[in-house]
Amino acid sequence: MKNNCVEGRSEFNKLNEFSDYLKIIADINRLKILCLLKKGERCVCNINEPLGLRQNLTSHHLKALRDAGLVLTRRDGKWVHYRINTEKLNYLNELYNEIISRQ
Amino acid sequence: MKNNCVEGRSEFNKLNEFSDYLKIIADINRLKILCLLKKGERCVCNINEPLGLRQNLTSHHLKALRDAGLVLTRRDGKWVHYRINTEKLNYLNELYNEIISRQ
DNA sequence: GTGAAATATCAAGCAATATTGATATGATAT
DNA sequence: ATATCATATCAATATTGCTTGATATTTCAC
Repeated sequence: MKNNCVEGRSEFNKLNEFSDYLKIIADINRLKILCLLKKGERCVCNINEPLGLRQNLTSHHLKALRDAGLVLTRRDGKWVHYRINTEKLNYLNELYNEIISRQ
Repeated sequence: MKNNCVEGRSEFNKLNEFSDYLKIIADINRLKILCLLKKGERCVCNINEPLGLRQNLTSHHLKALRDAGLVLTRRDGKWVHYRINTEKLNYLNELYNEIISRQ
């Protein structure tokens, strides 16, 4: 396996996985949501209200974050609480270092 | 100035700057270009050829990277050599840590 | 100068994605 | 069971940005 970005199946997959991750967090609203969640678990209405986003738009972005595995959910009666998926984020941070930061 | 992601002019600007950066590097072709350039300076034809990209498309993405300040150029006769702007990238890596990685 | 090579620019087409408005689902309280 | 609150889904529109083809610019060799 070549250790560069052009050849090698494994590197190719990593780059695409990383690209998908970046596309998810590049959106300014999703970035704001992630920042809120970094402070702790929150229900949807405690996300859209401070950010000034419509409920359905917030729900839509949360779905994108959830589909990407970046957040986890927990239902509590009428409320659904969202939180950062720390393990996944740690893995993707490592990918960031590997692809962008190092050297 | 509040130290969170919702309020505070400075935090707002940082998030937008960070979002713009992520949008630039999220594109798979620009990501591949950055990976090539991490190995050292390259002229345009030594970028599009290994990546299998058309010349004008490569040029277009290089312009995006240059406009974002992520790469620097040096003309050498008919050739234009591109290289990573290390200072800028270091700054943005720090921003990544600040906004995403830490805690 | 003329021609050729390397790179850049531009406009048009197209695809992906964000946003909106309306509506549906799921849970609780009465 | 009905009403209400919290959240999710869907279809339509709007927007953004990638890609392409054609053409322009810059530099060098002759």
